[in-house]
Parts: sequence; structure tokens; C-alpha cells
Amino acid sequence: MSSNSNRAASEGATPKSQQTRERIVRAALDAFATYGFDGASTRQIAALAGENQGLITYHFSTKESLWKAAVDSIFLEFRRELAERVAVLADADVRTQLRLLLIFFVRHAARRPEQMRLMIQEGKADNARMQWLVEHHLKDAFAIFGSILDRAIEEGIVPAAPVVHYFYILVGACSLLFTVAPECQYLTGDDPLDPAMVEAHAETVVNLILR
Amino acid sequence: MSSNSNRAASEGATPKSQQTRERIVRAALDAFATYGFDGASTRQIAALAGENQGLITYHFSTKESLWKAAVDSIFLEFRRELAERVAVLADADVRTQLRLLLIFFVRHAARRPEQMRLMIQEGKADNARMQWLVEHHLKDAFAIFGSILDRAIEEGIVPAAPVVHYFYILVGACSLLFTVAPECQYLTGDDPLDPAMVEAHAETVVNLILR
DNA sequence: GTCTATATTATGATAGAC
DNA sequence: GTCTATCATAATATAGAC
Repeated sequence: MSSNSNRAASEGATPKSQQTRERIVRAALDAFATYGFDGASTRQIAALAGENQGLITYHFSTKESLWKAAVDSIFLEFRRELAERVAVLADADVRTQLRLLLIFFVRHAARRPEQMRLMIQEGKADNARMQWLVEHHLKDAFAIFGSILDRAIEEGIVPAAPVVHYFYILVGACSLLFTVAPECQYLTGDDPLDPAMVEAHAETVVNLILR
Repeated sequence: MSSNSNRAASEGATPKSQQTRERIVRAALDAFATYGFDGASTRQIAALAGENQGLITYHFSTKESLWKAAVDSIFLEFRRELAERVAVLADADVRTQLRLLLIFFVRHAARRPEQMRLMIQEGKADNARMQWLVEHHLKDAFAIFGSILDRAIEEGIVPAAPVVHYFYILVGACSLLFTVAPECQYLTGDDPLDPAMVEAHAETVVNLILR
């Protein structure tokens, strides 16, 4: 593996090449989330980014490296925001922590549906990309969630059960509406990404879970 | 569109050709659910089915027709089972209906994870396949769910909110664990498809939702 | 009904001009 | 850094032998 997969992200990169790199990453994120690693093509990604196909090779060497860069870009952003939110809420009671984190997560799932689409896309089969995603990003998020949920169970805010069930129940409950937003829009006529509907979803989740 | 997409399903089909057809449909279901329409290849499907690639053209004409046959096979099965379950529960109180339907749905999501994988796969973009899926299968399931949930809200079993929120909250809560079962197994070491874990998931959902 | 061969297009990756 | 041209392979669909 050559070292140029981080070339434009290194110190010497020009602002212009960084912009190119970021445009490609954004387009790749969208394509991989929607069509999967095999379903998305580098030509399609280049066209979506408005860049030349050869630039993908220059900046990322391989399709797999581009995939990792795209996944990193969205999961690192999420984990940064999550850590910040958890730090701010450190002194609140557990019930408030859980409520505000559910609202945070609903809003995040609506703002960046690509993240859950990628997680589901790769979580369906046991392969190298899935393992990379778990090792590099999911284990950390799962641990943070678990530390809060353990205390919620201790205090009787939710019934006792292994954390893994709550993790997938709450992630699914908060995010599926936005993961399949186009389907929901066609099915019901309502646009899940409308801010009023995002807030209504967060309220419904909170009212249902925290009674 | 030629008429041979239903050839082997018609009266005159030999048992052998029906078996071939069914093997292809099963393989296609798995491939489309895991890799998406574009990511799955007819070669891969034929190999998975242990059949010749030319037989896909013979039985289904096009990749799209094969996709529709695969989606029909799993959604018709689901809707048949759901209708049967709803009919059996017609005289029960709404709380019991909702509880047993949640358990039914968790078990179904574990037994046939391909269904939710397909729904999510196609729900992410507004295209002809998504619209076909909504028109042919989702509208019906959504209506059945809505009729039960409306009464649950009337009786105060769950807080009042538009049905669309509950639909995606509950579908996501019940099924995500099984949709990404390989990821969960790698992340936690637990196999979601283990019957004990399926039942634990159903219990956790019911205890959380119906308090 | 089943299988092989192939036409045509699309794919990921590479080479090299600028 | 960017772009064009191209190689080698894999894709869907077709034609036709059996």
C-alpha cells in the first residue's frame, strides 16, 4: 500500500487539492451509502463530485482506500460530536442524559443519513470492511452508549436487559425513518427531513422510551 | 416485456423447472438483500443457486424481473403470515394484539432478515424499484399496522403521535439487530440469530414499549 | 429446459502527457 | 495536480446447440 492515500491531507497539500479531495469524499460517502461498496462505481463518484476519474486514483490509490476515507470522515465527525455532548451532560441526571442523547441522535440521523446507511450496508456480511468499521469506529460508540445505558438500567429508567439489545433497538428506532426517507416520503407524502418532522420523531421516541 | 417471467410458475411447469426457479429466487433474495440491485450480479446469483447463468434469462428474462420475483416471494409470505396473525388476534384486547405482533415481527425479522435488508436497500433512493415496492407491498403492511396502532393510541397504550413515526420506530427497533447480525456478532460476540437471543430481543422490545 | 458462446457495455486500475 | 487514453476484467443480455 502506497503512502499517497493521505497525500492531500498532509501538511504540504495545496488548498485546491484539499478541496478536490473533500469533494470526492463527499460524493463517495453518498454513493457508498446508497449503492454499497460494490454497487457504487468510481466513475459515478467522480461525476457526482464534478471531478476527473483519474483524481480518485491520485488521491486515494484504490476504491477501498476511498471507502475508508469516506467512512472516517462521517464517523469521526459523529464521534467528536457525541463525545462533546457526553462531556457537556456529565453532571446531569441519567434520565436527562438519555433523553438529550436520544434527541441528539435523532437529529444526527436526519442530518447525516449516510452514516446509518453505511453501517447497515456493511453490517450485513462478515468481510474485511465490516471488521474495519467495527474496530475503528463502532466499538468506541458502543462503549459510550453502554456506559450511559448501564446507569439507566441501574436507576430503573429502562427495564434491565443486555446492552446489545438496547443499542440496536434505540439506534433502529431513532434512525430508520431517515435511512429510508425517500421511501417514507413516497409512502406517506411526508418528508422525514423536514425540521418539524425531525423534532416530532425525536419527541415520539422520547415519549415512548422514557415514560 | 415477454410473458416468460412467469413461465415456470404457470400450470404447465415441470416440478424440476419449478425447483430451478425457486433455487434461483432464493439465491437472488440473498444477493439483492446483501449487495443491493446494482451490487449483486446475475453470475453471482447463478453460482449461489448452483444453476447455469443462462437459466436466469430463461426463467426471468431480465435482472429486474428476477428482483421483483425475489421481493414478491418474501413480502407475500410475510403479508400472508401477518394477515393470519391479525385474524387470529381479532378478538384480543389491543394491548395483547400489539404485544403479540411485536413478538411476531421480531421473530420474523430474525428468521428472514433479507426482507428488511431489501426494504432498506431500496428505500434509500427514489427510483422505479422503490415505488414498485411501496405500491405492491409496503402500502398494505403500513395500513394494517396503522389500524392496530390507531386503537393503541386511542386506548392510551402508547402516547399519541402520527402513525408514520411509530411505524419506523417499531420496525427499526424490532429488526435492526438482525439486519446487521454479522456486525453485531463481531462487535459483541453474541449471535443475534441464536433462538435465545431472538426471544431476549422480543422481550426487551415488549418490556420497553408496553409499560 | 438446460447449457455454451459471445456481443456489448461498464468496471477498477494504470500509463503517461501536460 | 489534473486530465485523457487504455488495458484487463466483469457485467447484462442474446443466439443458438442440444
